[in-house]
Amino acid sequence: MVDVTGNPLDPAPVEDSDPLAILPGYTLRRAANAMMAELGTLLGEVDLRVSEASILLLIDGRATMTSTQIGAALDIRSANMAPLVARLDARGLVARVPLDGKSLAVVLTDAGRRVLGEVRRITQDFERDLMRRIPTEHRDHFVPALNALWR
Amino acid sequence: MVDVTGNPLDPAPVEDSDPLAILPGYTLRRAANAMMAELGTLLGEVDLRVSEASILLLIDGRATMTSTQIGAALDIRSANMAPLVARLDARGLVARVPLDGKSLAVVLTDAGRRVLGEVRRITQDFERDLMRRIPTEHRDHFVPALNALWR
DNA sequence: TGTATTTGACTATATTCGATAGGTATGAAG
DNA sequence: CTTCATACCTATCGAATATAGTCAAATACA
Repeated sequence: MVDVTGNPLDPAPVEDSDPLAILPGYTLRRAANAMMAELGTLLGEVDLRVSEASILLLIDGRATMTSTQIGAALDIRSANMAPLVARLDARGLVARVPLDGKSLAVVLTDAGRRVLGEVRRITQDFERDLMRRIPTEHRDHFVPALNALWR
Repeated sequence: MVDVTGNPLDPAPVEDSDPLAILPGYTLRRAANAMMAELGTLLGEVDLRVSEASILLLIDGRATMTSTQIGAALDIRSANMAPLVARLDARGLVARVPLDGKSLAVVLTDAGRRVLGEVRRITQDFERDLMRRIPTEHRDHFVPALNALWR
């Protein structure tokens, strides 16, 4: 198969056993699946799923973020936010405090802040290891390229 | 928040509304979700899921690939391969031909080859558009960086 | 002001993907 | 021939994501 990307920086031989490995979309999917599986395992240490940990990281230091706003930031539908926040609430990691008769702010509890410390440690180690696996000449291009695909 | 990646090539301002956007793992997840949702929509035209289209692309021109081998190449468990191949078989896109009393080769049928033509058109357009969305200075680094994370 | 519409949180439910556990029959190896 | 590994499959679970729709509160506006 021809290298349709015409990439001059990737002289690595393409194994005939996987002709899909030169496709950007395919490599994106495989890399993301591999990394998220790894992060999921690491976050098992604090019994949190990736989306739950994302919520904790996002609301830290914010007193008035509603589940709708969190969902808008993380691209999670409000219907799917409900059970996520409910679980965090049930574990005492967040509290839902009324902003008015309708809106609820999702805020960290003291226990939530303690767990968030663990989450920060786990994710920072993970992110650092992830970047280290990328060859130095490609490293600085990684986040900008990805951001162009959704930001 | 500080740019912990220390990336000299990304002067883009980080929106305070999403402090996670500087995290490589997070951007990887968001980009992959966005792209796969898009590809999924495009493949709806031929009523195929991404994993099913991957199988068709992989087995083209191969006469003796078993579902186990396909699964090994695409990182799909054999338990999950079974219903995927069964659906492709039921639609007449692939046939399962015995290699011996135990192994079955999954091969394209004529109908499968026709649909594969559509799949190639869809995926090639998709991959091209994906790469075009990445700024030129980052483009050549994209696939090599991703491949370092799982290959 | 009173009515209509929109919004925020939620329930119920369906689909897709990925995983484990297990079952059955064939092929290989001693 | 017996034992073990292999290939395919079913059943089932967990997580993420999707839609449809409920209900009450907030808002818009005639």
